[in-house]
Formats: sequence, structure tokens, C-alpha cells
Amino acid sequence: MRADAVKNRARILQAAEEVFSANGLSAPIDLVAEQAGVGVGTVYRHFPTKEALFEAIVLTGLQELVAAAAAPADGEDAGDAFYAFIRTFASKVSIKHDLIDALSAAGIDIKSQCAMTVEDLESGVDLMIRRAEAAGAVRPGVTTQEVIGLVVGVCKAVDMSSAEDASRDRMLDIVCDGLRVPSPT
Amino acid sequence: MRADAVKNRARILQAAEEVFSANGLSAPIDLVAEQAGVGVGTVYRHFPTKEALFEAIVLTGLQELVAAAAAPADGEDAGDAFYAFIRTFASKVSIKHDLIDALSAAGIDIKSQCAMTVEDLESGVDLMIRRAEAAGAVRPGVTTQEVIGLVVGVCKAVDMSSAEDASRDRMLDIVCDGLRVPSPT
DNA sequence: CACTATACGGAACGATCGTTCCGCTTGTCA
DNA sequence: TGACAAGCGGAACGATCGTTCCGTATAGTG
Repeated sequence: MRADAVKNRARILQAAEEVFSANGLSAPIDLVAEQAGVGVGTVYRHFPTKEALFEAIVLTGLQELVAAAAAPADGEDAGDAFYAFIRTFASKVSIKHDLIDALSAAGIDIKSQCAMTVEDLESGVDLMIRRAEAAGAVRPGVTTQEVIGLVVGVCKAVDMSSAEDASRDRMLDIVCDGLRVPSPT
Repeated sequence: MRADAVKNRARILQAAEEVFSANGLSAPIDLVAEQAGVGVGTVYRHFPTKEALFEAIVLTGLQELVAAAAAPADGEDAGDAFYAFIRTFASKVSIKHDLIDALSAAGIDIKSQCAMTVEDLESGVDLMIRRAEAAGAVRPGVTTQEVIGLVVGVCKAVDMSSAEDASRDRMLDIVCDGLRVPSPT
């Protein structure tokens, strides 16, 4: 692979991340090419389809989340780790707006590579939930899909109503408090 | 207005509701025309733009929600009324998928007529929250945007991950429990 | 320095979709 | 029933966007 090709690939990836975050996943490829300072043909040389480019971007975002889910490590209280992860999760999703759509559609049309990473994320989150559950910090019976759905839902709502981060944090407080208490039925 | 014109207008409205609910707001007008059994020109004769058609549909949905918010009426406990409304709200939003997008975008690009109805909805919800708050059934300081955001967020998450209604109900349980307790800070 | 495979740029193509236009059909009323 | 206005159907237009193609430029090599 030629030196300029390597450089261009990196610039395209970064440009795509910026453009998709700012304008959503439906932003035209031409915009990505312009932002990267290359021609459209060059974008398609590196990523044969728009979806491939999209996947490349989303994949790194997902991997960061997987790392965050696996990070809690040594000695930290299972409940604290879980609720801290929810905050990390939400802030990462809020920064990378394109992740919202990707996670919203989890299970529908995610492609090969992404599917594996989504599974990694789900199993990581599941482990955290089970530990927190065992520690009595989370109501019993909560599923991974519910937690991810709640966090993504809040982020999506904040994103689309152009509310501030403070509003998102208050919504997360409410969700977290709801997760803590046992169902009062 | 000619008799067949009246009939066609009604058929277009119903077809549009079905098509937009099934395929999202970005469904082509041609599909609406086909479903209604008329030509595209006829659709545009009745609704000069796609957005006008969209507004006509969404408006009725919003009005139903406003009615539901105003319904609690006599003697019912303020907290019960509020939490019952959340359920009603969510089920209406889930049935009319197009409402999700409309409510998600509340405050961004809603047009004249809709804006008024959205305001009606917000003030209705706000009243319920204040009453429930006074009755000690809701944590103090919750805003209307937060409540609407949480409910819409849950519906959106359920909608996009093609989860079942049971999942939505469990998420709503969590949210409602979170709204009930005072913030434990 | 010359030569070639690699990579680039961007015009052009085809598909999709909102919207317009006009010739034809059909209610309505005398 | 006849004639006119109101309404209809659907082909066609223009804009947008993903994708392809090919003539040109350039990095790497001897």
C-alpha cells in the first residue's frame, strides 16, 4: 500500500466520523470527500460502499464501549461500576451521534463485523448487570436489552430535541434510580 | 367541494396514516397514492406538499394525546393519573410510529399548527406533573421535557430494536419507579 | 532518470423521490 | 341531457445521492 494511500485512508476515516456525527448517517459521501480533501473516487477506493465506511466508523465506537464495559477491574463495587458505566456509555453515545442510530438498530441490520462487536458489548454489559444484581444494587431480572434501550433512548431523545447535557444527566438519574429499587409491585 | 373529492381526501388521509406508520415518515408519496387507490396528482391536489400531509396526520395523533392528558378529571389520585397517562402516552406513540419522529423533533422544525398542539400537550403534561408532585408521587423538579423525553426515548428504543411490548412495559416500569423516588443524593 | 503499478479526481450514470403539468374524466346543475 | 367546472391520473421534470469509470498524476523501484 502506497504511503499517500495510507494517509488518505486515515483522513477519510476522520472526516467521515466528523461529518456523520454532525449531519447524521445520511450525510452525502461527497461531503466526506470534501472534508477529507480528496475526490469521491478515492473514498470509494478505500471503502467500496457507504455502508462499509459507516461500519468502519461505528466499529471503533463500539470497541471503545466494549473496552469501557470490561474496564471496571479490581476491587470496585459492582454497583458503582455498573452505574459509572452507564454514564460513560451515555457520554460516548452522545458525542458520537452516529452510534445512536447504530445501537438503535442493533439486531436489525448490523453487518458481520459489527454484529460480533455488538455481541461483545452485550455480554460485557450483561456481566456487569449480573454482578451488580448479585450485590443488590440493581433490581432483579433486568435484561441487557432493557438497559441499553433505556440509555440509548435517553440519548436519542436528548439528541433530537437539542436539549442540553444537563437534561440528559437528569434523565439518567431517573433511569438509574429506577434500576436501583426493587419493583414495588 | 365535489362528493368524490371528499371521499378521496378521507381515503388519502387513512392511507397516509397506514403507510407512514408502517414505513416511517420517509415513505414515498407514490406509495400513499397507491394505497389510497388514487394518482399522485390527486394527493397533491389535497395536500400541496408532503409536509402538509404529514402535519395533517400527526396533528390528529397529537390531539388525541392532548385529550388523554386533559382526561384525568374528577377525584382520581394525581399520582395514579400521571402514571396512567404515561402508559397511555407510550401505547399511543407505539401504535402510531410516525408520532415518534414528530415528538422526537419537538421544538426543532414543527410547523405552525403542530406547534400550538405541541404546546397544548406540554402544558397538559406539565399540569399533571405539578399535581403529582404536590401529592408526593413524583420527585420534585422533574420537567415536562424530561418526562416526554424519557417516554419517547423508550418507545423509540423499543421501536428500532424491534423488541416486544413486554420489554417496553418493563422499561416504563423502571422509568416510573425512577420518577417516584426522591433523588438519593 | 525512466518506467510501471498504484492511486487519484471528478465528471457522468442510474435510481429514487418530491413536485408539476396537462389532457381526460366525471360530478353537478339547469 | 348537455355543457362546464371541478377533479383526476400519471407521465415527466429536477434535485439529490450512491456508485462507476477512465484519463491523469505520482510513489516506488532499478
